[in-house]
Amino acid sequence: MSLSTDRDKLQAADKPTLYKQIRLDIERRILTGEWPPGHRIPFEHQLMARYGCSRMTVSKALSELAQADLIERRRRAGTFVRRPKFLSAVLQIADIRAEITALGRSYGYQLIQRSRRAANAADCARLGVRKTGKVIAIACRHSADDVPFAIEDRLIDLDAVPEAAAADFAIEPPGSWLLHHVPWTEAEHSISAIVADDQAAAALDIAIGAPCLVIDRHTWRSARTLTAVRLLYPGESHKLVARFKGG
Amino acid sequence: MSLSTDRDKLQAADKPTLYKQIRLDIERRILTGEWPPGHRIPFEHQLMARYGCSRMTVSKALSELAQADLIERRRRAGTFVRRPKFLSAVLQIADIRAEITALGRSYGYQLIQRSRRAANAADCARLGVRKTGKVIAIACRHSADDVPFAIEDRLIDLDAVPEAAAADFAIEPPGSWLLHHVPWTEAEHSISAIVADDQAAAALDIAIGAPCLVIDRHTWRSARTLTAVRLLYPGESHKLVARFKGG
DNA sequence: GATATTGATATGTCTATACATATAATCGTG
DNA sequence: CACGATTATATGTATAGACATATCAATATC
Repeated sequence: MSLSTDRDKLQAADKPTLYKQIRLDIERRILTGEWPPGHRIPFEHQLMARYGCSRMTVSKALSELAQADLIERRRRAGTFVRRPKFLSAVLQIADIRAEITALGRSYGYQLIQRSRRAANAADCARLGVRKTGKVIAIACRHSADDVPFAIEDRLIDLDAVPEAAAADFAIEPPGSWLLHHVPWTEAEHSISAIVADDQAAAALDIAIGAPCLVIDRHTWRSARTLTAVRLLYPGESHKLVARFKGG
Repeated sequence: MSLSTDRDKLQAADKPTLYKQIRLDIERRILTGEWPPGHRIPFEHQLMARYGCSRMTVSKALSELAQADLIERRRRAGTFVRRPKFLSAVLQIADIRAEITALGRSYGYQLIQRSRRAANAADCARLGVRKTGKVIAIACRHSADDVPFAIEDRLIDLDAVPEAAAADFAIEPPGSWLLHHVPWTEAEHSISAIVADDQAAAALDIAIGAPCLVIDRHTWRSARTLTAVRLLYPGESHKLVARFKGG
């Protein structure tokens, strides 16, 4: 007779593929705490026996888990459950237009100001570059169902994004345009809170002194600054939601 | 004679392994924009010829890129560069103690209140459960170099986390304790801004009406609510930083 | 023309095998 | 005992071949 392995049970369940089941099985054990951080996962040859498959198959499952940072693999030593480093979450800051239309509200956009100029000292500091040529400065407002949703204050480095010179930001918001036309490699967000000054209050149609959520976003392409933007949201009506899903 | 392939050049460069080079090579082309979103990547058999290797090897490279969401693979159709869906970023919200000590400042913790009670309607609403038994409510303050850093208001569902009943939160902050003792599968953060009321102002030693950054975090283990916490930071002194790295 | 049928094709999974490589553990030697 | 050399071992990479499966496209049928 042949040895009974977990493979039979899994296959019988008619779930996807073998390596995926192995992956899910191990994932479950980690997530439920059955295999706590630091626990050594059975060796590949043990998993081969357990699931009745070849080494390549268990290796594929483990490699994916390693890529997802759930486990750590060390030659000769074995494979271990990783200690969850931080409470990290994926913050999806969508393009504002997409965000508003996703809520089923009508999107409105208004260009307040657009200017092209040689970068001054303040611009360079904001872009985090020593010296640059020309920049485009844009101020605009996004609204949802004709209610002000956010105001945007953006600087684009024309040396890094020359195509932006020809772009017309009267109709398409600069964020959407950049997202669809310019490849980027890194972005950093700083999130903070301020109270609205008279100018922000007027633009967002809220009271002076009302709380606002601020997102400062800096975008690079391989160490080259592309754009810096500050988004100001009415603080009590807007929420950023970040959700972490294990696995 | 044998055909000359890119493999020779790559191998000559004495870089890591073949599949990694293929992955990096494709990654570079995507990140630089040489292969823009929507572009169809050469078929596996073409890549086999180009790099002079087997199909499994190029498949491994492509699979990793697919797992990293840089490309999308469709049967029969081929493999395509993904359109960057959203500007998403990994928000690392570290344990507050770790966050403060990482800044080289001394961490201080003060338990303000700890009570155990049967859940009332407000508690249930906050935990997002229909009905529950007992809960622990905690109010505490974190400080850096003896300056108030954040105040925390937390609810723990004792039905889901019975171990918490025995925990002493007088010395160890509840966030650290939970992170190290309770496995979780999902967390959601809502980030917003408010102005400090008299109570918050007193606890944080800031002016009434000063802006505050609010993080509401809800943590689950497979659909079971574990804890809900509200963290209040002085808005102008604290920033949340989220960094996205392509690839 | 609209709708099944069929075939071609690219990716998806899996195997059995081979050799490479990093390193924990052991053994030897001074 | 200290320390370097050796060995065993688990993972890492790569191969050739096989069959599975989803889907696009062309073809046949009503």
